[in-house]
Amino acid sequence: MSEDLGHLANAVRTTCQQVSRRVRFEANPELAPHHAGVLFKLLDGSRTPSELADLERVAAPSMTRTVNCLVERGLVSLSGNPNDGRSKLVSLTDAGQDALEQTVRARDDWMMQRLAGLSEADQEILRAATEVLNRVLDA
Amino acid sequence: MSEDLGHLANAVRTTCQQVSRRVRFEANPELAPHHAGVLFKLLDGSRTPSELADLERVAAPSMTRTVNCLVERGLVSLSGNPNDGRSKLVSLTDAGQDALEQTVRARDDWMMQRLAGLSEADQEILRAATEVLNRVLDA
DNA sequence: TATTGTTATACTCTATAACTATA
DNA sequence: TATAGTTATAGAGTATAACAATA
Repeated sequence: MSEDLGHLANAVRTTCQQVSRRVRFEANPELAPHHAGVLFKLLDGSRTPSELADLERVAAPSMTRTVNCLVERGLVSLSGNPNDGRSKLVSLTDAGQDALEQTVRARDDWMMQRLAGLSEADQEILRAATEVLNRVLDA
Repeated sequence: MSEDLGHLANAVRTTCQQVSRRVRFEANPELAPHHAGVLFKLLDGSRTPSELADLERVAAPSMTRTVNCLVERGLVSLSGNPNDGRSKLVSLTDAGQDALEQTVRARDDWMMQRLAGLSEADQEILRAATEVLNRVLDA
């Protein structure tokens, strides 16, 4: 029973890691994962570099570099905070939004190709499983 | 219908990536992922560096470095192939096996803690889903 | 000639420590 | 003083190209 749970934990974990790995290697997105991650965080509004560093769990200097790179590529824009001269705001540009959408689409396309041909029953199992896992992750 | 498949693909992908990410950040294993990956491939027998490079999808020189690092840490050992002087064999040492087990356990423990408390029905859904996904990944 | 593996070199992402500027 | 961000520097992991040894 508890051993069963151990096996299930191992199966879920390794399967999820396999899917992630394959998506990462085979989807060939336009954006590197950590770039896409930052842009994704900006979808629902601008953020300061510190906030982004915390959200992405990287050190502040790493985020400085990432943001500079994204600015050079025109995917985000920087603006100063009028109330606090120390602070900056990173915002998604239209080009950044396009690049993000393209990346998401590339990854989803890869996954969709794998899932095409599954029976309705198998699709329903996956639908239910994502619901369960998301509940588990939020807990 | 096809749009449904798109939504499902997105849900499966993002959920699996979330699980991977959380395991990676929160399980705090002894071994870095790419080191654990190599040791894992050696569990069912010795391999040549080329085989390992292919399996891990990295270039040969990268694997040379990784293997050297693991040798220095005493986690694998190297031996020559008597039949082919060009070739080498990488084998798991006892210390390597211990380190691997500890890493696997840390990751599985994290996952098991999330899964504990799920109903039998939810556990069955996850069991079925891993079976479906593994079938999909192998195709 | 083809193959196995290594060395040389460089790029990317990461981190810590020291610095600048604002507050 | 404390905080936001940058610069300087270094370490880890990856890659390609050129090389050595063996088949």
